[in-house]
Amino acid sequence: MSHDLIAAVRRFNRTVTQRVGALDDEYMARGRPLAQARLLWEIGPGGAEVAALRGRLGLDSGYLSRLLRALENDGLVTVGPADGTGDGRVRTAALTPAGRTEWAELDRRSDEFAWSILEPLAAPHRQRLVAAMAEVERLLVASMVVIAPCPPSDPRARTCLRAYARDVARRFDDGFDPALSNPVRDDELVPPAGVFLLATLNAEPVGCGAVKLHPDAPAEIKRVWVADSVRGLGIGRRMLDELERYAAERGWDTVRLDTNRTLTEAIAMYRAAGYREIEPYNTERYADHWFEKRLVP
Amino acid sequence: MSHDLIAAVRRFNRTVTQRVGALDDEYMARGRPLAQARLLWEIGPGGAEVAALRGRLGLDSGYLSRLLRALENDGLVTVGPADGTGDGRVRTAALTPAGRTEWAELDRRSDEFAWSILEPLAAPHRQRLVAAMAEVERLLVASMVVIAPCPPSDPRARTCLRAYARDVARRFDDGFDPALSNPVRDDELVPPAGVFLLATLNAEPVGCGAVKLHPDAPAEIKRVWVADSVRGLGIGRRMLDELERYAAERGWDTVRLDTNRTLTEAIAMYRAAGYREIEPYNTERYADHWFEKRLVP
DNA sequence: GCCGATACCTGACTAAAGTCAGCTACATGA
DNA sequence: TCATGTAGCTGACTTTAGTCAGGTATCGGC
Repeated sequence: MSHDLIAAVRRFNRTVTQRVGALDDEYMARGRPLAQARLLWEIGPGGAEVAALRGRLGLDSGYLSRLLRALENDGLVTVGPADGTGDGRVRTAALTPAGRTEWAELDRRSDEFAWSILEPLAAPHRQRLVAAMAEVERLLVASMVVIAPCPPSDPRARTCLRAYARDVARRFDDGFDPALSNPVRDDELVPPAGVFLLATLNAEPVGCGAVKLHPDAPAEIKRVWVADSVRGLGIGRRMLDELERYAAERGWDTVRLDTNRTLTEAIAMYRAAGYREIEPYNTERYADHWFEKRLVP
Repeated sequence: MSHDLIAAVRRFNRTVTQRVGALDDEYMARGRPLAQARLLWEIGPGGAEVAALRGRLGLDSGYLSRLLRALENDGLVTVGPADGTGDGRVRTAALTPAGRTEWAELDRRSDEFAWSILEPLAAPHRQRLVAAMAEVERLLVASMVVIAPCPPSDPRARTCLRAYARDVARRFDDGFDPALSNPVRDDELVPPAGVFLLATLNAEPVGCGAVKLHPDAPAEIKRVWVADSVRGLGIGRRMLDELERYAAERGWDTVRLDTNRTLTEAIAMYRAAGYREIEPYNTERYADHWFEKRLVP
């Protein structure tokens, strides 16, 4: 079936990922252990908290500590108490002047390596390469988005819901006042009453959606939102599919939702996903269209 | 100037190359040291000569030997004398039945990983991703082609010249008999009389071109050929540029060449490169068009 | 002011990766 | 046939990467 697609991805992984990746590492390292070079790079001219570095590089706490000591001994980095947080345990790493010089050198070499890829190509081929790279990057990002249940009280869920409110307030003709809209309580989006799904990219929240499982009534989809940074990549559609699946698996055979006339892409997506417009089933202040879909079990 | 191009390449290197590369390695390794897994994979069901493996993987001779011993101890590989070559020193590695099973498992996991990238995407996005990956791959391949002088007696040069003769014999309306064509002796393509340039991709020959530096006459470009596998990527144009540069640096201010009417892409390339058609300057049996270009020093 | 959690650190360890010198057996050309 | 070179192998070694089990200081809640 899609075996030629798979073959293409594998060829890409081998020739591009392996070869370019290895070369990039070589350029980065310049005599120093690669882990140290990466850490130095990640600290950056602005410095960084140790916990953040651990997260970004995915390193063991002890290992990171040792790497920081090594860079300190080389006079490239100083580790001291964090100034921003009131937490005395948190420490930040910052570059010394020598470290900043080294960082700039890494930056320069990274530019040089990128240029060594572009340089042999004629201008039109360069443009095509960069465009294709951007496309691959965007679509790989899309494929790395993970959708999973999350309590609506979670700070990442809160972030999404705030972003949702901000976005619709900007889009709706008459703004958006949550007090005038039909309320949705947290406990309605927690199993078994419903579920809140969070879309994350490298643990950063980039989208959400929820479904209320009304007893003796169709399930109701709410709060579908996707961050600008990953829009146009099918994340909304995946979210919708997951919400429908959740409802279907628990025995509901119909989902419905309401939406505002200004959300034209969303409306197009609902139609494309098999929703058909129905009569109003609620008195939502901001709703202009109501949709329904029969779920196949 | 092209700093946004460079930035795009760097972003690609970071997000795609690093992340996908690391994941691919993880999938490949499955408990075994990565170097062993890669070696096992590279040997393949058909087996491979030890020297070839060393070249492909870029490993130290001693290190490779040790890796082979480890795989042999695990019962996955047997190393024995080569059968093809008459050289008793050369040895080949081959997979045992257990090794073949393991290889198939690696193959399966590689498919699985590729699919894990495609799976979250909707069909149209999958198509776009694969197309963009293919484009990146092709253009990166183009950028990895190296053009350098090479004696025309080198076996790689011979390979190219044979391929050139084969290609034109297929294209020309009345075939191609080297005996009827104006001869080009090897010593005419060796400095200071001229030069032969070879284009290689990972040490494999993929193109060639030559220039004769006639005393008291324009330099003459001959034998420009590019392998099918890398056609359409600007390699021919780069070859032409290099040949012109070679002549210009040695004091020639004009280059010329002859070509056959069936080689339409080549003719288009010459025109695009600033060549203009001139009267015949020789009696080459297979030439229909003659071109000339003034070189700017 | 105490208790359990948290952020970071240290010491002790292992496995993997890679380097280098020297060895043996075979090849090649004078 | 003899010198020189080459393919692959072995032993001895270093560096890098990474893990794990404690430690110490601090925090936040009671």
